[in-house]
Amino acid sequence: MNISRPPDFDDLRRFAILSGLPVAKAEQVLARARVVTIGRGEHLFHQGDPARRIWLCRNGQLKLFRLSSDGQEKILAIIQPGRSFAEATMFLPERRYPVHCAALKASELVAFDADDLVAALRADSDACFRLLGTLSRRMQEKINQIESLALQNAHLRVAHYLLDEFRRHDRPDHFRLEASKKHIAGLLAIQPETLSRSLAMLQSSGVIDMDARRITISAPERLERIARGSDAAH
Amino acid sequence: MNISRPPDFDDLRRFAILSGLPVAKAEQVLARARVVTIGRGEHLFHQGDPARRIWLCRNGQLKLFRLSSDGQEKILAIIQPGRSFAEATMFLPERRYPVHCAALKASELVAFDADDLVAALRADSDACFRLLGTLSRRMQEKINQIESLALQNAHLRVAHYLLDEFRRHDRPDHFRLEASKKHIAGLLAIQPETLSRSLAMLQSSGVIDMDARRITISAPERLERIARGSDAAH
DNA sequence: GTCATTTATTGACCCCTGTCAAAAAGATTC
DNA sequence: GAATCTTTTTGACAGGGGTCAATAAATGAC
Repeated sequence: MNISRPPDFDDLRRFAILSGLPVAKAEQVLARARVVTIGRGEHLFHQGDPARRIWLCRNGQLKLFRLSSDGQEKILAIIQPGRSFAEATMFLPERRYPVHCAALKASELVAFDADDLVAALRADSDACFRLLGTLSRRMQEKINQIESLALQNAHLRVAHYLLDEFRRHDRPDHFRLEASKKHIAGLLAIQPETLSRSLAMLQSSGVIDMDARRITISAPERLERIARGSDAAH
Repeated sequence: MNISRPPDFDDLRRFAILSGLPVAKAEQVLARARVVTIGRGEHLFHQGDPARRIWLCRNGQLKLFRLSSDGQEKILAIIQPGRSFAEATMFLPERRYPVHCAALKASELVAFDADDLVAALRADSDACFRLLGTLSRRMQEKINQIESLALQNAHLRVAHYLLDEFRRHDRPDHFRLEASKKHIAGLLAIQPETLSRSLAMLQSSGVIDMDARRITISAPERLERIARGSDAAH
């Protein structure tokens, strides 16, 4: 991990976490922010660490995850460039990261000081509302994740995941998986073996086509039916 | 469901959602709020309904839940008196309830108008911060729920639940389950039969004692070891 | 209090998915 | 580009926990 100069101002104004702040405030926050680079596989922080910094991923890719006592890993989110994370820790009495964070690819991040951001938000209720919106959206995503873990079996979770990605990419006929299948499995809370079998079934029944990480959705309607549970397909 | 008079002011100031608002603002919000009563088993709202109101449970008990296509129910939270819910819907572009809500007992609620609350928050960054704190805490709870669904088996989830309740009640040797075992099962995402078997095992191994909904924690240290995974006990 | 409905318990059975193993295919590193 | 490490796939197997069924107990309604 390498910590260097304050980040460039122009480059950053457009990010949700700063946009809308008066320029003077934003400059103040940025003056004390730092650019942090981290190599593939390195940990940015561990669960339970004091959370003095709020993060913005500028490029690269990271995972937020928890570990079970026997070393199993559940990925809560895969962080892509442009996404900020750990904002919620600012508002808790005991500021600690609730998850581990490690780099899936070499990454560049901006580290904001938590107290600086709190001070900037104090004076700016627009910024507060934007953050409330961001956290509310993430809350919904967590509710969706809980539903899928509690009410859907492995094949349904896989079908839902593919469908969500398909829609997120604006429904082109093909897209690339955002991470290795091992990590996708960690995100869906299944074993890599189970994901492999599930994808193989979808392929052999003609719903998808697959070439390494490149997924082609051959029959979107069938995938939708499968995700709804109204098509067995296995 | 019965909707009546605006609620009493003095009675409500102490609730987090209003406390801290200037008196004039709070009175304004309350003037347009309503007291709603609902019978056991009735639905307050369904998943997907437009979310025009934010709720405070004054007494009674409710469940927030989702349903699978085959009718299975996953309970996301059991709402006790004093708790507000659905705040996050205020900040989303499409204001809809993300879950179903039904009464476990006959209940009395206060219904705040979402726009009124937003207007009150606009002018009050202290109130914004308190709400950010509330949502952040709930986010952590959701992360914990995801972890337990993804990384813990049924017996571990039961042990963790008992331990959490034990601590929440301030570690007396006994407490009452907050709802029927069927609903606790729905909260833990297991079947009632599995919960029954799990509790029977804990009882027969002397860790707990059980009389209907009354649970006695006979061996707290053993329960902690079981929850940590360092004691098989089955 | 009585009756009807819901909840809780226990047993039998079986399927989904995790585990272990081994080979093949890809990525990284130097 | 060779060597090494990681990821992916496929097979065999087992067990955790779901489902179905029947009974008992408890709760709610009148």
